[in-house]
Amino acid sequence: MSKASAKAYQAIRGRILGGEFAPGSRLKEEELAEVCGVSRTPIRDALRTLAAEYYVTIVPNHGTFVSQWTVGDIEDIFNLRAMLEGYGARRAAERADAAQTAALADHAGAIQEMLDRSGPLDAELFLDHNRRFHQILTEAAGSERLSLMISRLVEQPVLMRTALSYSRADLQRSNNHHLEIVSAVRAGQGAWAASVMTSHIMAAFQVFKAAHPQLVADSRTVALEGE
Amino acid sequence: MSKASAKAYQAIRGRILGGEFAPGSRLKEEELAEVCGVSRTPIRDALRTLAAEYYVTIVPNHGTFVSQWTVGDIEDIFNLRAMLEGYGARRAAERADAAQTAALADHAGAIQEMLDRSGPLDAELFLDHNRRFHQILTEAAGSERLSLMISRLVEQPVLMRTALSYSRADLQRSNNHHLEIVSAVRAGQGAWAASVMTSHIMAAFQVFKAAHPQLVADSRTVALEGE
DNA sequence: GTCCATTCTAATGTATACAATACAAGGCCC
DNA sequence: GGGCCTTGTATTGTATACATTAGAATGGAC
Repeated sequence: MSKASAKAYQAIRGRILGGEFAPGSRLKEEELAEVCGVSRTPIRDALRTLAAEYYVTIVPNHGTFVSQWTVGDIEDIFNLRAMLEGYGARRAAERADAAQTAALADHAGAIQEMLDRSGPLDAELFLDHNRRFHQILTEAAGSERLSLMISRLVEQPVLMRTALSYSRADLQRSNNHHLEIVSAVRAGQGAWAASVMTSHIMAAFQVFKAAHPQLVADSRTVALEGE
Repeated sequence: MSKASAKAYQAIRGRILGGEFAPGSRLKEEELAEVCGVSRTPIRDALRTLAAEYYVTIVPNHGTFVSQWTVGDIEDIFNLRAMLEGYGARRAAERADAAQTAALADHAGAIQEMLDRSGPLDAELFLDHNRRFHQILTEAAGSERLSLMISRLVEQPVLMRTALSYSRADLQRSNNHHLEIVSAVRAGQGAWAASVMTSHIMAAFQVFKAAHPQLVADSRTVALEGE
């Protein structure tokens, strides 16, 4: 995306994530243009992109609204992720090249080193390694469509910073999954990789539920997770 | 989508489906504007939508290109559909209301009547019932995200008119699946519904492969299916 | 007083003019 | 002669002005 469009995209997305733009609220193009310091054209561009990523819903001739999220939606997202990333892991195990396999091992290894050291760990660094591990795996799957579908799901606000609520034991289990996926990829065992990845996402959902007990208790619309 | 945008979308999509715009070819906004009889603004709108549906790929500051399809992509699409529609069928079985269940039965029943009658059957009518059956099932799944993801996949050119190459026996098996899904939904058995749906898509892939033997034989880029 | 039609307004949709970018071709320097 | 820089052109990106639409408010008629 180009300068102004990217700027608008970042600004709007950030405000949705930060809760400044509440779920269900209407986004007026002219106001957004003023806030972002660009004209309506790149604003409309950004809104189309955000709609593709399920952040907003565009009703033709009527307006753009911040998507509303129910508890069911959150479970839905985790289920979809489990399926798609599981499928991606299977494909990756079947076709990853040596460089990709090595990169996966590097990131999992780096996370393990962080866990082995005592003291507090750098959350941002952890998130970065984690993100890149999943990204490389998705790339190795060799499906442009799958990559797009997954990225559109993973970018969802409710999932973004889930890892921050992990306990040390949760993190270790999470990285055990990463390490096991590396083994499965090395062995070229697609079914194994898929199975571990599904466990990986399911476990993440469990941690998420534990960290947000009120979200799974009822079915009302919930606000998006902030920064 | 609004008038001019919709017009542009239909025109461009039609030309991609018809093979007039070949895979990999570059689409210039100004040319499209002239062809569609609208200005560049709705053209850009339509291209963003088509990109969300994987028809085209937009490279920022460089251009828009018709997506290229390899044989692997086609298998990929069927696999993704099998997963997503299977998941949708499971959810639908768990939460479809009486009206939705009845509508499903109606469409499956209508197709069965067509099959029971001798003589040639109305392909368009068949496709319509089939499309609506899947649409209602997806709606009954109650996941906006899932609906969007599936529709973005199903609209893909290579899949659109697959049913036209079905033999009468293939069609009967296909509708047996529909009828069995209705039973599973009536029984509220999600796993059953998911399983049948997966079979349904896999069988469709088999028919597709039989109808296009050269496509599965090698891995070169193939042209999109025309009308 | 209520319902409908009409007008008004505010927002989105569209067109056009202008800016910035990227690629290509040509010339210049080494 | 080859490589690199510069300039030119074609195309996308952005801004603004105008058209169109949908909703709300107001007025009138019954």
